[in-house]
Amino acid sequence: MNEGDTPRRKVTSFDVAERAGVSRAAVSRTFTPNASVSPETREKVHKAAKELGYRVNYLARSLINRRSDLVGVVAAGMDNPFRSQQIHEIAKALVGRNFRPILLPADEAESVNRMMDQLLHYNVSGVLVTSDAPPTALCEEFAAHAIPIVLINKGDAIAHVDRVISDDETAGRIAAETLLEAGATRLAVICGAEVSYTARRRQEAFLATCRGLGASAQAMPVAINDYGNGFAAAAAAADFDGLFCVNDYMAFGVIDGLRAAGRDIGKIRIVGHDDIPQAAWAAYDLTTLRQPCDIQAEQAVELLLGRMDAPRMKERTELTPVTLIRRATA
Amino acid sequence: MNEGDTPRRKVTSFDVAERAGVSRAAVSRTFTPNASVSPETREKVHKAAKELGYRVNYLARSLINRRSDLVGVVAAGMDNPFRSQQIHEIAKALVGRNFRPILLPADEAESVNRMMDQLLHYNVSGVLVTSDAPPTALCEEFAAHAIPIVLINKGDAIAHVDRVISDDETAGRIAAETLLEAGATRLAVICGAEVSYTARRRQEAFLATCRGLGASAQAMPVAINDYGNGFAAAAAAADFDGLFCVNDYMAFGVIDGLRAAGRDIGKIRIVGHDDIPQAAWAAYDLTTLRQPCDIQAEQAVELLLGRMDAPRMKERTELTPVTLIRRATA
DNA sequence: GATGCCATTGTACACGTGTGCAACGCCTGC
DNA sequence: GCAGGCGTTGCACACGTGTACAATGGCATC
Repeated sequence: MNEGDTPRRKVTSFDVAERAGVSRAAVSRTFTPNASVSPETREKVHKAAKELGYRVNYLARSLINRRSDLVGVVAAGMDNPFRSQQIHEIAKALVGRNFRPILLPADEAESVNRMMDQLLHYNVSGVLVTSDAPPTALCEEFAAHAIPIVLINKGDAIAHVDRVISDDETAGRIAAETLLEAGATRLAVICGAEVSYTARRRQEAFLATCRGLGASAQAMPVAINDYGNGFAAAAAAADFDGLFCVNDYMAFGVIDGLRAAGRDIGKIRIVGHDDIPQAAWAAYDLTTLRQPCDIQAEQAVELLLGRMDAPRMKERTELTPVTLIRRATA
Repeated sequence: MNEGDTPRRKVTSFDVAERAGVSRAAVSRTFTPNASVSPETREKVHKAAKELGYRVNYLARSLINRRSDLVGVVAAGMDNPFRSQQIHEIAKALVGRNFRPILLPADEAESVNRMMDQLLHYNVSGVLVTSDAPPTALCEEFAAHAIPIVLINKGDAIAHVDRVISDDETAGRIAAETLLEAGATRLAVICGAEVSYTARRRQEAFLATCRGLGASAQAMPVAINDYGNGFAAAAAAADFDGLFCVNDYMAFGVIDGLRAAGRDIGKIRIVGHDDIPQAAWAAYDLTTLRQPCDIQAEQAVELLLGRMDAPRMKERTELTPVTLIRRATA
């Protein structure tokens, strides 16, 4: 049909060099920052490159540079709006620094393993993990290759693996104080038993604060922190007038569950965590602790960059600050 | 400190070959499907590889193979739960077929351009687009390089660019029929004016069906299809008793807006679109049209695979089927 | 005019892999 | 015993790029 019919060879730096009447090295240098090229040749090269539609092959470049600018993002629980927002922010932060995120969904521990293994084949410049933490042996392998790993909201301390964690101590404390100030007297915290380290820390800080203030508080364990478990837990929450839900997603379930049970929401104080967009919606209007995942993403990328320069440095932990967002429920 | 102290050279196929006492070609063949290697050497190679922690370097491989198994995913609107769920399913579908998704957020048209350009540097095996469609010139460049592009829920017909589109005709028709069957007499459809092709098609099918059945129906334009605009639109919806919201996300806003205005939700029929998880929540319990984004992701990847084999084939359009999910609101 | 410095350029090697080609050895069938 | 076939193997080249090194030329300084 048209000219593209014969799948023409990819245009390489050789083609550009020939057309511009310079050596191939000059072409390479033109597209390499801080390389020594005269303005004239640079001009000629750019002209020829544009005419031919030349693009530097980053894969070939990475072969010699030993850095691909690809960053693995191993993610779980993207059905939760907070988690997917987190992925979004991480991707934006990475792209902003000229990295390319490879998104690998890994909901089970076994697939985390497989995905991380895949990444070793791609010479990634680093890995961000929001799923379960990879096994220590695998982390050591990454460390041996000087590939930084940063865990987000995971507890496991692993050698040479940085972490960024939400300030759960403060979150738990503020949640307790807020409920008490609002007049609650019989408090409870609803939290998944078998789940995230960070949610459990919030629960503990909450309970500790209550103990410290001599207030009545109790833990209501559920399986995992989602809408359905929140809804179900609401039925058993009849004895309490102040509830801390360790994430908003579950808080919505609790609120709907309370309504379904005919309880007056006005009489019961609720504090959530994360401040996902839906928390501001009229149906819930939830008082909650904002976990700024844009800032968190920046912190994670920053840690990544730091470790690229010093792979054997002792592992660091960065805290993401939380803020109370006051709305109707407390 | 320990042995990893000196950042030891990456282990290559040379190292494995030496240790296994075979040629490097034998190593390569061992890790290449359908290559001719005797069971004995394969055994030796695997043993040596395991001992050394060898991994094939996919970037180097892609250089010679001319295919990287990387697939660009250009995405917009990840704040909308449906869109992010879509990304999740796409990522899963790609990983399932042994591709690696590069996630590039591109909310403005200009950044779509930039991201697509980036992808050309990475020799991607294909591109999936859920953001704005890339400009035709850029698409042609991809076609010239025989890189498949698949647009998801975008209208623009571009040469050699496949599309998968939700069955909006059916969706609009069923929405109208459902509202009428439920007893509504004064219908309206709420839809963003400057937005997605696919949402507008739903609106048109809805209005056409109403016209065909001699029912009263009207369009209520808003700016974009999100919660806030839905909430605001509810105030002006006093004259209607049957509403079709072109996506669930906005339907929630409409429902909350109606409640805030003191209207009795029981008296007004509402149908949404997408069936995001929140639609099943007790607070909304929304009757809606399910757009199965797992199936849609599969279709998209299938189109991608098809075009890899036949890059110059005429562009195809695949329709994603929709299903009515009956809940409380209609 | 000779000397030294500096910016620029080209040559040549390296990065880690897949595979065509020819050579080799083993087995089968006559 | 020998021809022919087939499964394996190794050599060598290719993929597209960055950069060390030496060479070149221009300019300022003595």
